[in-house]
Amino acid sequence: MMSMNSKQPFSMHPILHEPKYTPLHSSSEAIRRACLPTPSLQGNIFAGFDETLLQRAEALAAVDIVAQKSHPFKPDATYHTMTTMTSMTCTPTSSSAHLHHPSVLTSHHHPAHHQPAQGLEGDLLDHLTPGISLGGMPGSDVCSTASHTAHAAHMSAINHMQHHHHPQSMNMHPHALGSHSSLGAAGGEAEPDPRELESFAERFKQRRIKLGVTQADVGAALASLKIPGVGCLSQSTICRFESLTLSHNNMVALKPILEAWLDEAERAQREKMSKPEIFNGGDKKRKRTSIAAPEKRSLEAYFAVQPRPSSEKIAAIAEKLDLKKNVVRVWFCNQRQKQKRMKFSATH
DNA sequence: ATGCATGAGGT
DNA sequence: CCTCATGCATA
Repeated sequence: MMSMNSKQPFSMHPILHEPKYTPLHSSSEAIRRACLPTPSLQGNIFAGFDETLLQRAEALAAVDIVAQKSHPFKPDATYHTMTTMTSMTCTPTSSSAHLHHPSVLTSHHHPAHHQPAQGLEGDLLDHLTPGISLGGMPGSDVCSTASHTAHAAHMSAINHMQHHHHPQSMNMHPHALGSHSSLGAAGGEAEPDPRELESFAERFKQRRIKLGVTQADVGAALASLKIPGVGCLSQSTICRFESLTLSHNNMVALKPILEAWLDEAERAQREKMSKPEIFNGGDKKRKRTSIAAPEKRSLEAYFAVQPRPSSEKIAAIAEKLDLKKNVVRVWFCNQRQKQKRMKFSATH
């Protein structure tokens, strides 16, 4: 008897994909940079012998590599380049509508900011966690890909919140528990409570599964809520929300939206929940560059030494590893983001 | 569940 | 060029 709900293509609506606009603004500046170890040392101290650093990092990586294989070959990772600018004819799914205004949150910044002086933790993810892939594929995923032509409908002005804050001096306390500082948030939004977010995320996931909806379904369904400024979100984002792998600000901003959806979905389920829809999208290929393990190791070694390499250094690293400079630059950006995400290990 | 990428907005 | 929020393509 177990019964499981599994995944039912329950899609609240066929596909409503409107151009997603997300007027929310975000902004958050670079405040955390203040904690960076060597703000501009790279130009100074290392200028003379940054080679040493590079070599050192390289040596580090090299040791590992050598230990395993003598010499990997040259992985040609980046083969993508979707230069396909297919004109926006009418290709369905050719999401030509790239207009999305990301940013939803940004009311304040989140804590997190400490950098491992050299604890080279990089990301060590966890990878591999198979096991439950339950809801895998809905027979008919509603998701995405809207296809509409590019009619430029500018709704504009939905909700533009602007705000600014000063660099430095922000940073909040991770434990606010019910206490939001008295900062008068004029708008009235402020609820930086990590603990609550955590529990909400968990409850959300459970109820979502109960409804038999996949993460992708949720993201697509959001558009139907017609909340000003909120379009659909991807499976990735829903997943990250559930696993708390988003910045604190991002979590706070998304919570109300997802909460609204959950509410609506449970209500709708009661009423009528039949509306399977099959849709199909067609083609679009954006290739994801794949950086091989050896190269990744080197990058991690460099990152441990200098998380924010200069353009020149990035170029040098790119050349040594046979990667495109942009790939290396983006890699560093992503590492920094990962390092900052909601990881309250230090504060908790 | 995650890696690499794009883009808006800010310096 | 960076940071942030997000997304597509994947493992």
